[in-house]
Amino acid sequence: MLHDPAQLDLMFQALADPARRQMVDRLSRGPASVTQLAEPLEMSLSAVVQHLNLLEASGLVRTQKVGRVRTCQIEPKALRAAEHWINERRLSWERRLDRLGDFLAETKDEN
Amino acid sequence: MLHDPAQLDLMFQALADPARRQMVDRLSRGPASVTQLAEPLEMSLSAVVQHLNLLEASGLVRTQKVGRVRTCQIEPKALRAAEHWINERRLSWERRLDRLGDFLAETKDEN
DNA sequence: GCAATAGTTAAGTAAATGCTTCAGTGTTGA
DNA sequence: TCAACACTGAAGCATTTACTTAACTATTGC
Repeated sequence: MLHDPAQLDLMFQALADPARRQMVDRLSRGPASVTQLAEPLEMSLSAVVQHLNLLEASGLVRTQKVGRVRTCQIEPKALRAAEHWINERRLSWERRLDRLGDFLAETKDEN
Repeated sequence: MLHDPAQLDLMFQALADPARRQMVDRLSRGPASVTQLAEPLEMSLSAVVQHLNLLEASGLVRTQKVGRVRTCQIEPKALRAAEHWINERRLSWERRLDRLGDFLAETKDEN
């Protein structure tokens, strides 16, 4: 389910917004309530909740409500999926470059 | 310049669109012209050029024009920057979890 | 030279996004 | 019990985004 293209879509979409990345950054240092998440952001609490809902839908953040406070934490598996997508493409490219280098070295030897 | 927050912003923004990720995916297998990039995509060439310009502005793709064809290739450094941002946040979270685990194990020992 | 090719640019448009405000709901602590 | 607290949801609005079409420029091959 982590390599589901639709889920990957939601993840990259979620990471595209600076405010949401700031929220992820904050959460990478430990869990936080919605109000705590909102504190450094210059927008209404309502806006933060909307961002948070997107982050949760993308799978990047998990939340649970106890009493009246919603506690949020990062879901590292989801982060790893996004990381993995990028990593695979980069490696694919770099391997190609290596093979090209080898080829050029060989043809040079043959002269 | 790769950790410039504005550049990171452009990169994640660029990766947010499925068509652009498809283009990156294609390029990870080797260079391509604009027409080749457009071929599997169900949209006008014009739309592809607009996506490509965004990818180039983000630093993820580099292009050079020879005669009338623009050849595109991936810039692995930029991909690595995006990868790195995610990786740092994930590791930060996982280290925190580890410390928490250690703490719980210790306090258990003390009983 | 000239038609086909490869890409570029501008203008317009429909839908999506990122907010805001405001009016709620449920929870807690004194 | 009741005011403060921590959200939640809906409606509205300005901006941005992802296209389209159409008109254009610059190369190339015959």
